[in-house]
Amino acid sequence: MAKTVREPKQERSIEKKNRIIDAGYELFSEVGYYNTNTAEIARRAGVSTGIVYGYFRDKKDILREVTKLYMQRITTPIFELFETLDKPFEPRKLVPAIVDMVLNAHKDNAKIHEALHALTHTDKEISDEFIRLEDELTLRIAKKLTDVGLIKTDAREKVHFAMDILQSFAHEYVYDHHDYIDYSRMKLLVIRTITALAGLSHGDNEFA
Amino acid sequence: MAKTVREPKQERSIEKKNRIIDAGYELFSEVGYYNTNTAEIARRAGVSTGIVYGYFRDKKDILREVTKLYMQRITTPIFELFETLDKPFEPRKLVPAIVDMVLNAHKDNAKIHEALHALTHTDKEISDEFIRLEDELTLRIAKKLTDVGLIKTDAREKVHFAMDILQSFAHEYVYDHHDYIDYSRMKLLVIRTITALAGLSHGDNEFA
Amino acid sequence: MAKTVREPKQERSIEKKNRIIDAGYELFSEVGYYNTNTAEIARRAGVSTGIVYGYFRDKKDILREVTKLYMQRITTPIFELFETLDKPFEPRKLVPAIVDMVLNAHKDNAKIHEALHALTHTDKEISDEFIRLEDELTLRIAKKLTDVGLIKTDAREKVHFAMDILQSFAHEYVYDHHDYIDYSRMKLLVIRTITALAGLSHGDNEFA
Amino acid sequence: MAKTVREPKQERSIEKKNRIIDAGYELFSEVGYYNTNTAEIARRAGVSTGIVYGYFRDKKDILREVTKLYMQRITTPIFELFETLDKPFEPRKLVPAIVDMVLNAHKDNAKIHEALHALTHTDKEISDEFIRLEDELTLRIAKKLTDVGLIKTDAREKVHFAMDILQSFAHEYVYDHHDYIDYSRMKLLVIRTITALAGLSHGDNEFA
DNA sequence: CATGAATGAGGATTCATTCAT
DNA sequence: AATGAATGAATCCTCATTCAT
Repeated sequence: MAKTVREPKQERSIEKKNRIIDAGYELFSEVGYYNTNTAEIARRAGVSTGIVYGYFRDKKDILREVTKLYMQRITTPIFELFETLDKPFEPRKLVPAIVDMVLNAHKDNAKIHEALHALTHTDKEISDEFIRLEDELTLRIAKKLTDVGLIKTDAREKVHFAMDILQSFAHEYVYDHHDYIDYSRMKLLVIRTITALAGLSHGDNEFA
Repeated sequence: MAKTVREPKQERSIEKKNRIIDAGYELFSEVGYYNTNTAEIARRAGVSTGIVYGYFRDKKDILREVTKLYMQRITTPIFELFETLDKPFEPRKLVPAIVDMVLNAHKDNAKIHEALHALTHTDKEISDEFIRLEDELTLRIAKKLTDVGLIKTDAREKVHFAMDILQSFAHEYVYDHHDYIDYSRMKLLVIRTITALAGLSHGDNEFA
Repeated sequence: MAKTVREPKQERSIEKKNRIIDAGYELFSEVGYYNTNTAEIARRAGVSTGIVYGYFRDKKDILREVTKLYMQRITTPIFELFETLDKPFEPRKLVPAIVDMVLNAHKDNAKIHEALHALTHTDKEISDEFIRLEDELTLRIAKKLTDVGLIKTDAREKVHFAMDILQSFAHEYVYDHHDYIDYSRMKLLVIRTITALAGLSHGDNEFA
Repeated sequence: MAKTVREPKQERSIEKKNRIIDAGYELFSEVGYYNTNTAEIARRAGVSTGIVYGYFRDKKDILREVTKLYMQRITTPIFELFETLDKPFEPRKLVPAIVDMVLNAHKDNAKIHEALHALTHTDKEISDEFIRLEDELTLRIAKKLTDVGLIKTDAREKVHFAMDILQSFAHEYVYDHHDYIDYSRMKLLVIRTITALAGLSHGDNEFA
């Protein structure tokens, strides 16, 4: 009676489930969630419409999995980078490296990011998942940078703020909207700003 | 037999058209474009479903008008503020004022902003409109700040960057997601960062 | 937001709603509820599939209305008959008249009765509606027959039992299943049994 | 390439086929034929969905077997009872015994009876099977009661009629719908009526 | 024989858009 | 201009049945 969704164990099944997720990933990227229908996902995955519901509870469930996959693709390289931060290092080299990494990650995943972020507005579940991702990233990076002595105060606020900055710049950068903007110059502003952020201390703040 | 959309001249008609736009504005804010149907818009506007197509080519057309309205609501106060910038002024007072203004504007329009921004991804027209808005704001503000001597180099890049920063912070601030963040402290970081931005000069840049 | 179902006021609309109910009535009669699809109902009613959902919440809602219509068709003639029972009357003439009336009513509505009764098993709503009908019939008839002095004891049990008997005989009679049965003779048994029922009194009962 | 349905010879196979029938029996009882799907039947039977089609031509075929099983369960105790009717006996004791037996049988099988009877309306095959059952019961019982001298005229009509009465009373009794009915009293009416039926003779009939 | 993954036609429902009044 | 009933294509999802293993 209870609706059952296959939890694929066989390699072939896992691969098929992944094909469906990939098809969803692509289509949501290209035309968005609401403009994608399940038949099209099935077609692109090379399976029947029926089997989609063998692996997923409903269309929304595909979205959930696509979101997870995206999260993973975004977080993995960042975490990996920060795992290598043990030795003494120079902030002036680190920040540009990070900026480049995020720009690249964004280049590869910009479209799905947009598509998923769009749902954030109406879909609590996706919104929560995004928050979870930000939380995890912020806390982990803040801890690391505090541990290695790079940031002394307001670590979480700084990290989160830096991530926001990077995020919106990456968006600008990838879509390259405005032709009156010199993006290489803007990139330098970003790098300087983030680098400066680390050094800011409470006492500095004349606005407090 | 070209499809004709009435361009209302009568006052009563204009008011009716506006009521439809307002209803769309509200509903798109509340549940997003895709979860709003035209019948509901008509009902909320207090008109018949049929007449909606007397004033708008299609559902998308309502979205276009809602977007325009939103743009206007956002830009007007900002432009008005910058019209008053003739006299000498202190950056340390100006930036916090601007930040507060943007935060307030965002508070009032956050939902529709999200809803519209969501469509940016799949809808070229909305996306273009957003770009136009950013262009206009950036160029006008950059000119002003250059004219009054506040910014000397890279004015457009700085202004645009500052707007991005403000934008993403406002998003954070309004939705107030993460409980491990002290938003008043983060706000100070934003103010300092933007203030510092004005003073940055080419020569300063050791990363170039 | 709330799903709205038109409550038709216009004559034309009422007629259209009735056409849909009639189409449902016919189709449920012919092939049963589960073997009827909404498109077919719409087609037979001469309307579009969409408008069906303008008048009915869902397919089940059509069933509800069909049930109501059936109830009305069954009860009306019976109630009318019993309204005329004021004058002194002869049971030996009354019972055969009633039997014939029920047989005729059954002949006209046998199929839909079967179709609806079938749903009784899985559908609480229909089941309740049937019970309501039986209750109403039983109580009203029992009261009448007690008032006119025809039944002295256990009126409701007797009436209900007589209705059951008539019901199942009518079913047999209409479908005329078994060729080894002489139905005219069986009809006499039914008449005698029901007639006898009225006269049974408590004291008579040697099995008590 | 005629579709082949295995006629299981192996004990293990027969047992498996029976498990499927039992599962169908239960599920049809609980939620009806149309609300039961083959996957669920297979699951409850502890077999794969595929093998169901090794033993049954289609879903309908399971229904056929379930019907047969039901018929058997109903008829066996009745026939057994009537086999013992050789000695002289008292009708006043026999009828209550039969009534109780039928009530019990109905209690155990009411749900499946309802479920199957429901299909009678649209399904010729099931309908025919029901008729066959009634035929067999009626003729066999009528013969017996004539042989032992209990009924002299219209035996088949009387037996069939009595069965109908019992049937509908059992339905009432088991589902116990109406709270304004005293069912123990109604039961006495049933017993008296059926007992009286035996004695009715042609000549008695003043309505002829 | 057995498995359970896979198929795809079919069905209920929604909704942007049109049209008779 | 205005109404709101009507249209029907499109969409999500189910399930009897088949098939590769």
